Amino acid sequence: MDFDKIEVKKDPVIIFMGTPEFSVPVLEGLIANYKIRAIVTQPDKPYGRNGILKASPIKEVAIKHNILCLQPEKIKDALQEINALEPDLIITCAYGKILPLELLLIPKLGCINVHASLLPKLRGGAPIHHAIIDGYSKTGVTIMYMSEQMDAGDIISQEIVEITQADTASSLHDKLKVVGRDLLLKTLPSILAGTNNRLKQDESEVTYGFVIKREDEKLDFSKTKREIINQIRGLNAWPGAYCYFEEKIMKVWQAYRTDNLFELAYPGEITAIYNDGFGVKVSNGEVVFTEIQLEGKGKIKAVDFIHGHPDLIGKILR
RNA sequence: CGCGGGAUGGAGCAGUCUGGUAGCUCGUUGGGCUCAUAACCCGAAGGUCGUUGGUUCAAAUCCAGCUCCCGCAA
Repeated sequence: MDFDKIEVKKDPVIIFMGTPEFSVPVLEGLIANYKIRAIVTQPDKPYGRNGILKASPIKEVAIKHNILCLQPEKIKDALQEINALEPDLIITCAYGKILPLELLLIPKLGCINVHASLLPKLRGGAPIHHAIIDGYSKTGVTIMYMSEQMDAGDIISQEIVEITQADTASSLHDKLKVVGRDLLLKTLPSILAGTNNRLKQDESEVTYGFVIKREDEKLDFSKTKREIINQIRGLNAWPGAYCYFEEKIMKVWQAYRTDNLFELAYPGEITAIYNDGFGVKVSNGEVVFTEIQLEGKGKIKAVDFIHGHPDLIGKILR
């Protein structure tokens, strides 16, 4: 009798790598259905105004379920440790760092990733924000093999999610993290059995959604109504689109567009007061800000802001 | 001790520098006008000015400590 053949029934050794809130449902879905041998997440980082160290959401889950949690500063620091666990499969979801080839080669079944876009569209670290900012009408989740190049590996499965006019980055994020969890759980059996699909990405269709930079958050009133609204939606609820009101940062959380033209107004000029906010001139018309936040203050309805600020009309936002 | 802003009736703000009766826009409420109204007119209620202590004849205002909220940075 060849006892080596009996290990077909053995549980696969799975390691999960992730960091932010997005990857939490994915990990919890895995834990509910599989044995997770170890979790790798980013080191605790200073958080808030006092620089107190805070654990990543994924680390919280690891602690809660009493699962081995590694937090290497650099992946290479944990390479030996991971290797020693002899993983069959490594699953990543928004881990936050590019994995070196040495790591990708460790698991027998490879490294797979849960990415929040329909690859090859929106490769990069902020696919959800960019799906809205760049005006996509649909996005989704992709389960894929990892390669050395960021988000460029072969596609295993995808699920489409429509983007509605009411969606913000926040609401889309919440939809996608659930879809990501379900798609992974649906796809995983075929991966473990080695019967999964494997499709090369069409390089001619590639777009990118890189991590949001400060300059991406600044509103430019020479842009169109559509672009401005998408930027505001795409940056809500974090980190928020902003402009300047009398030398102070004004974040804009909610806005809509009108059909008014105000052809003589300057871009950024406050055009009118409405029941639910105030109008602002942009390149091809007017948008109405309905929820804003001033530096040092909390989020408020634009109508409340109006009550405390007479003579708004004609002032210029920059 | 990372940098900075803030706390004033239910909401949003002014007043603080230069100490001397608690103010504005709204909301609430009573009445009026109107065919009618979220519009307009007249009236009313509602605040120990975040908290503790100090200076002063007198503190929202000046000084010190504390609490909470927020922007930036990481």
